[in-house]
Amino acid sequence: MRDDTLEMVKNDSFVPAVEIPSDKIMPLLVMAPELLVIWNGDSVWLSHEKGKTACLPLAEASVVLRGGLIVGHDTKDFLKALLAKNCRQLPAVKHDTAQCSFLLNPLRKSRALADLAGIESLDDPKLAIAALWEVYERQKKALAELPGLQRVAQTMDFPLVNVLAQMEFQGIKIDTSKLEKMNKSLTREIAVTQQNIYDMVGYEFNIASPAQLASALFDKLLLPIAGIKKGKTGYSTNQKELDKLRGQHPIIELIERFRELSKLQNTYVAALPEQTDANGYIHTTFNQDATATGRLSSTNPNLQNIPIRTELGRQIRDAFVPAPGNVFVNADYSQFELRLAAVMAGETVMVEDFNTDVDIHAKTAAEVYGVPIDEVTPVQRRRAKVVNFGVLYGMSQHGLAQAAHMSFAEAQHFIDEYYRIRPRVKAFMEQTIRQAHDNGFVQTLFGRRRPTPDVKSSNFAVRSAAERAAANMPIQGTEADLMKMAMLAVEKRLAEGPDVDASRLPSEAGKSEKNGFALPERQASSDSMLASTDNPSIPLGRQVLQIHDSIMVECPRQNAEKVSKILVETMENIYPSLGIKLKVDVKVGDSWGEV
DNA sequence: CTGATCACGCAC
DNA sequence: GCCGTACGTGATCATA
Repeated sequence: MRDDTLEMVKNDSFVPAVEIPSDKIMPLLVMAPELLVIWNGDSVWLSHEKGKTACLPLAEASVVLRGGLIVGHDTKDFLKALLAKNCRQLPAVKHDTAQCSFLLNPLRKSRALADLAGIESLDDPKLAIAALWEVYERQKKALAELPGLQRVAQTMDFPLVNVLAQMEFQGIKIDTSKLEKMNKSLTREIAVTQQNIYDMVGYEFNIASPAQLASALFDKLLLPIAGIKKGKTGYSTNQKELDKLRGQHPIIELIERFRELSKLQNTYVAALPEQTDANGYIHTTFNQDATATGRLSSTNPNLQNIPIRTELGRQIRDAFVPAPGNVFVNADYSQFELRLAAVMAGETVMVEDFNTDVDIHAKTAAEVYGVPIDEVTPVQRRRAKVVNFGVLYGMSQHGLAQAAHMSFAEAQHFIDEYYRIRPRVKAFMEQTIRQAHDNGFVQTLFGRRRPTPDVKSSNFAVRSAAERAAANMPIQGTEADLMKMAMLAVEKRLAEGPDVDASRLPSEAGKSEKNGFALPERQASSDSMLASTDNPSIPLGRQVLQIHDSIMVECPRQNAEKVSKILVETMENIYPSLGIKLKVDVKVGDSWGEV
């Protein structure tokens, strides 16, 4: 695959920028419409003009950049460094070369600045500034050729860096003593379960090893291997296969319990307390250049896959708590992706159903089974729900059959009926796949792109998987676009602070000073001058999490109602010309588990 | 020992 | 062959 044609340029002779004493050009730096930034973890190199650069300590750069515009590579790290230096008014990101590289070519392997510039090493900051100028100007030209992508970059991904930096810096507090209690009780129950398993098998082994477990089940206990899937290493012992063995032997339930408990303990309960800072806060990293669809991802730790489905899992969410005096406000879009599928496909009846708050899964079941909507049975509705999700993922009769526990024939019938009732959805999927073939990429409503080289594969499985991924991307990606727009709009509304609404709501007048949001460590800041002179009004609350269709804000308890209203209003009206109503549910609580 | 890969399971 | 997008864990095996 042509990997680097869009961005890669050979550079045999690169001229380093000339260093100019910062005091000599301070006025130029302060007045510059944009400043290129290289931050090496220690000092900051700024450039207002190609060929020139000045070196400043981080604290001084923080003052120069206050409220300005920056161009850099991986600017989020730099913004977080500024926040750590108590910078109250971050510069805005005008252009980020790492993020832009991702938007232009998400398949590219390395996005290091040196690679983008085609240079061996950028140890010298003066050389790095020169490289940054080079890459910046090249990317500007590339974006100018792609207006849709340019808009995505400039109105979504670049400004979002600022929001993400603040979210990561802010962090979320966890109640470590709660998790430690859970940890102890998990350790005890795991030990008991493990011993029971050993007793049944007759010897001790590593239950976590799929190979050893398969040997215990199929060699020692001689459980039937008929219908059990084989992997590369042997018989599979995953949940789906264990399901088939249920009732054959009491050990199956014990293994499932062992799996559930050890998963929760290893991945969350024991791991999270090890990742807190000195104040008990967890600071995840939100990656904006990791997914093929434009979604964010979360790492170190991943806060986007904290359990919720089982009671034990939900208890882990209860350990995420707001600072004293604060609450969490969580807002999530209802049926976000299905609504987008309906409107993007132009399936007008479905759109109308969503606009009038019809139970879409029940409606789907009613149509497919040909019964009145109020006579739909719970089983019918459940199956229709699986199909509604399956559509988004490009389901086959095979996939549907196993997901909804029905026969191939039933699944095929269901799919046929579904597409007979929703022909525009089918046409939309097919049209998207055709675009993937004809154009080599698919895109969101706003022009974010995903290259689709594998739809040309001669391997049926590879090609089919690529077509399903292509069909899904415009929907999942448009969801990601709208979420980013919502986060930016929410950030703006929260920043208006208590004073704006105080004028609208007389009852709030006089309390404004205390309504502001600040965590203990921020209040403890010794830099009182910055607090008063920088003086962006204190926000009503701070975004702390984004999980694909939801935004969670932490705010002082007295702001909860106002923040709830802001979230619902902003998210529901994020893109009025979309052509379908967006519904947002909001909840206030004293822990993540409560919301 | 470190890194890559697999199997598995968690989220939306 | 068989429904999309992620990330983290432990086991396992290759590599240095």
